[in-house]
Amino acid sequence: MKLTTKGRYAVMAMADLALFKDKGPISLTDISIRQNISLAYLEQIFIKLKQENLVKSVRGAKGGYVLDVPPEEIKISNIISAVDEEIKTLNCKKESKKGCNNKSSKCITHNLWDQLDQHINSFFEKVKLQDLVKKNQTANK
Amino acid sequence: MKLTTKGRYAVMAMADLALFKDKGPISLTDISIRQNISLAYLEQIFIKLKQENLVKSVRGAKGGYVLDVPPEEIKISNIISAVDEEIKTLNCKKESKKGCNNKSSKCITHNLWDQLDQHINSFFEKVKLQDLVKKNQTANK
DNA sequence: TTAATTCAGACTAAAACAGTAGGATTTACA
DNA sequence: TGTAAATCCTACTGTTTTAGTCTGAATTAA
Repeated sequence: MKLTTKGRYAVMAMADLALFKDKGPISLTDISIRQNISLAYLEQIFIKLKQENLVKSVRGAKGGYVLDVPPEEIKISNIISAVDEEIKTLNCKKESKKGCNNKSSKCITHNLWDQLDQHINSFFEKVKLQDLVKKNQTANK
Repeated sequence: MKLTTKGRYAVMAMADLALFKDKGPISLTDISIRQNISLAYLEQIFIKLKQENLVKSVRGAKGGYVLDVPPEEIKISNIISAVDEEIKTLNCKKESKKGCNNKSSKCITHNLWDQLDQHINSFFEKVKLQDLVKKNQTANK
């Protein structure tokens, strides 16, 4: 799982959408101001979120974005993998091409890294978008 | 926790040292060949491992490196943090400087990232160098 | 018609990553 | 005492990734 600000921005933006989901389409300008993320960068991010069918767009004035899936059904891992393409921490490609097998001691860390990756993934699999916003919901509704 | 090949190389090299710890100082040339890591790069890595007192060096011909701590007492997290300086996934610095508090919805992902970081850290805290090598020990002793 | 908005793609500065390169120093051993 | 094997030390460097910017087109509510 690659963890960059892009992924974090995506989660922030999605949380923002979830928080204001009853107010119709939310413009990226609004999110940009509230979350302090550059508008142009958000645009890039939302193209990908849309491709993964996490959000729907409404074009033109008064347009914006709306969640296409209820927040309790969106896993954080869905959001991050939507914008950050790669889902692997560090792969053992070089070694595996050369025949990374457990017969030699060459790749004794292989399993470790694999396990970590599963750990991180399962962490983000468990957390739903809804989990993030429910704490803030009372304050903003 | 930053996860780069440097950290992985460090773990691999330390595992190699642990595996051959009864054979006196192990030269980086040997490790370089066995683990297929550039010698010059290993040198850099070992400078740091030495600074953290994870290994001892023996200079001169027939010299090399030896573990300075028994492998059952070395956490993987010790190794990685020794070579990869930074121990945080992604920090919320910008926001925290501007006053990232939970009063606003600005930083709702802050906690999430913090939790993840703890998750990763605790993962590498639990695993000891000894855990990695014991599987290979019979084969190489 | 105009302003607000998404859509699209190219471009870019800066940092991180993954090393190289070159030499100095130390020491076992012949 | 000379030499080869090793660590030590510090710069340098090519490539990729990151985190955007920039420009403009298309769409649509008012």
